[in-house]
Amino acid sequence: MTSSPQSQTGAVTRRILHVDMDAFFVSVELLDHPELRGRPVVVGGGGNRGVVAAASYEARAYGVHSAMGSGMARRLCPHAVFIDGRHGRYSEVSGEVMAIFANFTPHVEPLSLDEAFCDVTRSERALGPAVEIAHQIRHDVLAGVGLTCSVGVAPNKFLAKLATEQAKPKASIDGPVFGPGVVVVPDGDEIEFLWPLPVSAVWGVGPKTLERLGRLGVVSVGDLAAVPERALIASVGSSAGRHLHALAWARDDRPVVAELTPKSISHEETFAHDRFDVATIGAELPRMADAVASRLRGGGLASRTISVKVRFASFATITRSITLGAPTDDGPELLAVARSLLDSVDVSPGVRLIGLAAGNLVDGTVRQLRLDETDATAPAGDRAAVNSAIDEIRGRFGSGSIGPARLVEQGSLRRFVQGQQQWGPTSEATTGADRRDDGSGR
DNA sequence: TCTGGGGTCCTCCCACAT
DNA sequence: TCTGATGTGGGAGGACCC
Repeated sequence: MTSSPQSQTGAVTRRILHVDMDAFFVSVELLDHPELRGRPVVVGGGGNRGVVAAASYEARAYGVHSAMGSGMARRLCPHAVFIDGRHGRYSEVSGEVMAIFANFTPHVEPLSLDEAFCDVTRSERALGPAVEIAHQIRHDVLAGVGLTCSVGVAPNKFLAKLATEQAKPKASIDGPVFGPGVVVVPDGDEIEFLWPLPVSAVWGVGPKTLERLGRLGVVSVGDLAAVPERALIASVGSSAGRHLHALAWARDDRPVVAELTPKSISHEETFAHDRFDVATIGAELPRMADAVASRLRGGGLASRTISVKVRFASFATITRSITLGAPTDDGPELLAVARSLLDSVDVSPGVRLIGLAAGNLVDGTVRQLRLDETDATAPAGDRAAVNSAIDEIRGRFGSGSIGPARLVEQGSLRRFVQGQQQWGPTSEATTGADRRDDGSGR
C-alpha cells in the first residue's frame, strides 16, 4: 500500500476542499427563470462570433459544451434556449456562495466565480471531519442560494480538484445523472486514485503539452510518474517538468491563499466583423482605457506596464507593450499610451480583436510625484480629482452613469452598465458605426 | 467547429549595467 | 580600452485555466 505523501514528510495532513458549483451560470438563470427547467439552456453563444459560456446538462447531452462556437452549438442543439450572460448577477450570487464557504473556514481561495478552495484543516476540531463539512456546505448552499455544488476532499489542492470532477453530475440524453456530490481521496490512497486517470486530467496539461507527453508514451498519470524528471524537463521545460513530476506523485504543497492581489487588469473585445483601419479599431480604445482605469482605481492599484493586444483576421495575435516611468491609473494617460502602441501595428491585414491590459501593478494609493509637479502643497493634479469624482458618481449611480463624452456620442457608454457583460461580440451595434438597439434581437 | 474574455505563469530574446 | 560572463529588466509570445 502506498503511504500518504504528506505523512512521509511528517507534516500535518491538510484537509483541502474544492467546491465547484454545478453548471453555475445556467443554474443562476434557472433560478431566475424556473420555467426553463428541464430544457436545454445555453448561456453565451450570442452574436456571430460568440462562444458558449455554460450549458445545462440537457444541452450537454447534445454535445454542447463551454468554449464551443455559437454556430456549432446551434447546429448541435437548435432547440436550446440561448441566453446572454449577466455577469453582474453571477457575481452577486457568487458573493453569497463564497460567504457561505467563509462560515466554515477563513481560508477560502476563490478560483473563479463558481469555484473555490477551502482549507478546513483547522476547522475539523470544531466542525467535525472534512467530509461532514463538505456535506454541510452542499446543504447550506442549496438552502441559502438554491444551487447545487460538488465537493472534492483531499490532502492537497490538486487532488481535491480532481476529486470534484468525479463528484459532479454527468450529462445524458435523459437529463443529468447526479454524481455522488462529495468525493473523498482517503489518506494513503492518493496514488491509487491518481495514476489510472488520463494525463490530460493533470492541471497544466493542455493540448500542446499532451502532444509532447504523447511522444514520450505518456497516456495516464501513472505513465507520467514513471518518466524521469529530467526527461520531463527536457520535453516541456524546467518549470512545467518539475511541476508535472510532483503532481504525478500526488505532491502539491501550494497553500490556500485567501487574499490574492491581481497581477494585471485587462479588457478586450472581438469585433463582429474584421476592421481594417486604425481609426475604427482605435475607436474602441477610449471606452476600454476608461474601463481599465476605473477598475484600477477601484482596486486601489496603478499600472506601470501598458499592453495592447491585436488579433488579426488570421487569428495570429501580437502584443505591444511599454513600461512607464511612473505608474498610472488615469484613463486619458492609458488611452494615449494605447494609441501610440496601436499606431505601431500594421492593421491592414484585418483585425478581429483589440485588447488593452494594465500590468506591473503597484499600490495606486501612494502616488510618486513627477519632477514637473514637485510642489508638495499643490493638489495631486486636476485629473486625479476628476477621476475621484467619476468613481464617486459611478459608485452612487452605476457604472454607466458617466464616461467620456465621445462614448456618449457613440452611444456605447451603456456597455459599462454592470450585468451587461457579454461573452463574445454582441453585434456591430455596440460601437459608433453600429446598430443602437439593446442587442437582444433573439 | 472556426475559435470569447479575463487572467496567470513561463520561456526566450535582447539590451544594458556591472 | 576591450572583452566576456553574469544578472536583471523589459518586450513578446505561448500555453493554460475557468
